[in-house]
Amino acid sequence: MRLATWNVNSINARLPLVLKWLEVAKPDVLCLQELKCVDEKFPAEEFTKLGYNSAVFGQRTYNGVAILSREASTNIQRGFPDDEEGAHARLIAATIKGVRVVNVYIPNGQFVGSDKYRFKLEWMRRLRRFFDESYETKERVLLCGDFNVAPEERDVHDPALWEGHVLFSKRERAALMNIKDWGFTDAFRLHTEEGGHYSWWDYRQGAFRRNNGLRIDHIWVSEPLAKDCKESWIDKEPRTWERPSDHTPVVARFRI
DNA sequence: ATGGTTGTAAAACAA
Repeated sequence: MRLATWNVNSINARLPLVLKWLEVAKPDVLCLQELKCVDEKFPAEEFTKLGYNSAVFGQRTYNGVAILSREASTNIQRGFPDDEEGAHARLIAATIKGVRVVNVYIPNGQFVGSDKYRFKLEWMRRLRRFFDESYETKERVLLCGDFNVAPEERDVHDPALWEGHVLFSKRERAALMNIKDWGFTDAFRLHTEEGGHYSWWDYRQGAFRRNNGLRIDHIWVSEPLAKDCKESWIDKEPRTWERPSDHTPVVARFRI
C-alpha cells in the first residue's frame, strides 16, 4: 500500500495537477489538506473516474481535509469528538485496510506570540489528547498531513534564520514532540538521515528554485506499522509543474 | 526593498 499526503492549497485550483499526479504516482491513499471549499464543491466525480473513493470534511474559504482511497474507507470521523459547531475543518480520520488513517491540517500559527499561534499550540495539545483517548499504540495508527512544524534543524534550509520563527519555534517543536511521544515514528526518517529534503517552499523570492524549504508535511506511524514501512520519499516533481501548490506530496509505502 | 506570492472572493485575510 502506498499512502501520500499533500497540501494542495485549494483542491479546485489544483484539480488538474492532482489528477495528473494520481495517474503517474498511483497511490492507494491520498490525504489532502487546504481544500478551501465546502463538501458540495469537492470534485469527487473526477476522482471516482480514476477509481478513488472520497471522504471529505470541507469548509468555506479556509481549511478543509479529505482522504481519497482505492478501497472504500470505513468509520469516517470529521473533526475532534469534542469540537463545537462550526469548528475548523482540520481533521478527518478513516480506516483503510485495517489502518486507522488520521489526516490533519495543523494551524499555521501566523507569527510567534499571536492569537493564532496560541490557537495552534492548543490545537496540538488537543491532538495529543485525541490519540490518548481514542487509540492504543499497539493498533495500526497513521497520522499524516500538513503539520506546519519542522521538527529538527536538518528539516530547515537555514536553521539560524528560522530559529524562533513560526513553523520552527521551540514551543511548536515541543508540542510536536509531545504528539510524537504518544508512540509515533516518522516514516521518512526510517529511511533517510540527511537534511536538505523539504516538502514546502514559499511562493516568494524564488524559494523553490533556491531550495529554501522546510519539511513540514509528515507521515507518522505507530510501532506495528513502522515495521511494515518499506520506503518513504518526497516527490518534488509536482512543485515544478505550472500553477503548483506551495507544498509537494510526501509518500510512504507499506507491506500491506 | 518595511517588500515578496497565491487563493478566496470581492476588500481583506490567511498562508
